[in-house]
Amino acid sequence: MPSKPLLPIAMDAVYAAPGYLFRRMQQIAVSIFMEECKAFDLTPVQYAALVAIHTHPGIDATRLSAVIAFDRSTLGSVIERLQAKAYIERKPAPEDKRIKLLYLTKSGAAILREIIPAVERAQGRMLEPLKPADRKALMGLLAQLVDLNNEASRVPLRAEDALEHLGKGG
Amino acid sequence: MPSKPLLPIAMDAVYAAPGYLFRRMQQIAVSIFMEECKAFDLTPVQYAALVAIHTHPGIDATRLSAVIAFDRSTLGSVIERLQAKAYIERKPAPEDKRIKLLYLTKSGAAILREIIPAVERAQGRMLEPLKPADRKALMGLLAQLVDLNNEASRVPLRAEDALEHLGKGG
DNA sequence: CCTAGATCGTCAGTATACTGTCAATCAACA
DNA sequence: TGTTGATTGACAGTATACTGACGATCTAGG
Repeated sequence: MPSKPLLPIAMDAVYAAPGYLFRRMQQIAVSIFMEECKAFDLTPVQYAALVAIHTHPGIDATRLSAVIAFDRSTLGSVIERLQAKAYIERKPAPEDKRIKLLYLTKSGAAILREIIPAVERAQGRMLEPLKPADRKALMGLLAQLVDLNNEASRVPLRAEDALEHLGKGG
Repeated sequence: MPSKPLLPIAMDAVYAAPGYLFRRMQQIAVSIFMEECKAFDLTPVQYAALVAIHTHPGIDATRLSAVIAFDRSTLGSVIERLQAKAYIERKPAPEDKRIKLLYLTKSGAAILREIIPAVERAQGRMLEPLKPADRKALMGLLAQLVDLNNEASRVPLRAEDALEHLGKGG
């Protein structure tokens, strides 16, 4: 065994670091999602986008990016792929020529309906190794931490603010 | 307000889903890391690779990918970038012409030494919004979950197995 | 020795994820 | 009204992250 490390850091420090655990858990979560949903050929992000468009029909890309905490630049290609699969359609906004409104197509609504059980299986599997009480504790702490750290990563609008000018209350 | 959703799913279900929280937390963690370490121009993955090569000098790319739970395909470009920055060097293994051994250069060791305070600041900031007891609880649960879910994502070797044939015990 | 299977690094292809930039468009104000 | 500033979608560029495939190489068995 090495007698003394040259630097006061070793792999143990990496394995126990929050950043490492968050990255690893994300890898595992995506892997489980893809495995459960491989029959549908939808990624986690594409799924989240479909749900958001379903929940907020006529949303535009910028607001969608805020709702699912997703970078606007990346979202363009996600939308393109969903459109290529004919799960969504884009219509120009009559009162603002910059904006294109997003709507679920019939087949988009259909695949969303079909994929939900698989997604729920995946979400369940992610936490399965923990005892039920621990699952709850972990999700509670993580939700809290994400909420309190929300501004730390570049999301131009908070989800609630993003929806202010949308259909609710018009 | 919408009287009744067409599908039994809404954004609340996404926001509370483990997969969404894991992805969001990973985004935040990377963002904080990059902010604290921007003076060094090193990504979290590049940092992890440097630490692993420091801890296991002469490791090869396949074993490195297992040690930091990193896909072998992606690792190629990471190694290339670290080599371009002259932080590591690759030497052909004398007894196996397929393998290239990885070593830290002097400037690689130097930047590792210099970046550690920034990395520790970043790791601290990720958990800062939580109470100390909650930080510990979250890390404990997450470490447990990652360990128990380890096989779920494609990592060809477990870290311990990967190091079996390395320098330890020679 | 020689072939079958395994392993190594690499590559192509796809999909996030970020920064920064741009033209088109809109809103607000002098 | 005309100009400034902000917003929108799009793009280029970089960096993970995965699947699947490939030639080169090593190892084991006959």
